[in-house]
Amino acid sequence: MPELPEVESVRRGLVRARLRAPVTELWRSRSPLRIGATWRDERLECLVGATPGEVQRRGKYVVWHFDGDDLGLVVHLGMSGRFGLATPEQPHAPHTHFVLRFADGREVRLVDPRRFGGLRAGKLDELWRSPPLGELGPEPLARGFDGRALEARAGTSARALRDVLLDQTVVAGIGNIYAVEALHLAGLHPLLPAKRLRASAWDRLAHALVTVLRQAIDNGGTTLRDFRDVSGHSGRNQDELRVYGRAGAPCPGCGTTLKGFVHGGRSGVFCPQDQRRARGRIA
DNA sequence: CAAGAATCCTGAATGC
DNA sequence: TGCATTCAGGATTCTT
Repeated sequence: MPELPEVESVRRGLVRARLRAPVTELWRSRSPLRIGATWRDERLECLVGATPGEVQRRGKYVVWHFDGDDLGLVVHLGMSGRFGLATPEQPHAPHTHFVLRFADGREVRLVDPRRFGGLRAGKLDELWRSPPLGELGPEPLARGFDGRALEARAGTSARALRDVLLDQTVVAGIGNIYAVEALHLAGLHPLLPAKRLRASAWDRLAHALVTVLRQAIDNGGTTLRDFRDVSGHSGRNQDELRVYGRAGAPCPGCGTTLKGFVHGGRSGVFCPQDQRRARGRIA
């Protein structure tokens, strides 16, 4: 499930591909990738004839520039989306939903079995202003991101910390894996109401997020099942996860048995010793 | 307004 | 072995 580090790996793969030839053809499958108002007016056809340029990332979204800063393609990989390079004579892999063919004879293909991904294209400035990009919270790896940035957006919320971290308007790019990992690193209970945290705990949490995200990017992302980069390679960060998916195993910090939980229909893990509820208020 | 639940989807994993 | 059931997960929409 691509979160910020996995999307960053994909972005870097697209940059490495150095695609500079104009789009000659665009192909879409019959089945739409995402239902909902945000993705309905996709206007993908505007990319035909456009020249690809810079590839950026915002949260979990790839933001691909076309014709300089004029047009853009915004891609969310959902749960199972993969970008890959191919040539026209290669048959489409199953669940291929979107293909851009370029004048140099290469193709970029998007495969997404579960179809939770989404595509949108149009004027780049409009894309940045409107949902989903326009409503995203701060970029955790950008300069200036800190505990105060988190507290400003969630400091009065009664919601559980883990849920707050998954809210893309609070901070962009965090999914369940890195939320769970960061909360453990920060020593904070995942179900502690956000408004109970004091400033020093928000600082710890922000710092922990940056740490787990940076490490995951260095490791090429986390592949639990589906994730592959543009070259088809798996990530290596799954071997470095300290608590995610390890309920019942000993805590890597203190040896206490890690405890699993389900909240809001989403599973998680924490250490009952290192992540006591009181720690958000004390330390 | 806020928060939780339902929804979309398919392959992998589990149960019998 | 094979079939049926369960689950996972992000963002959006619906309900309370």
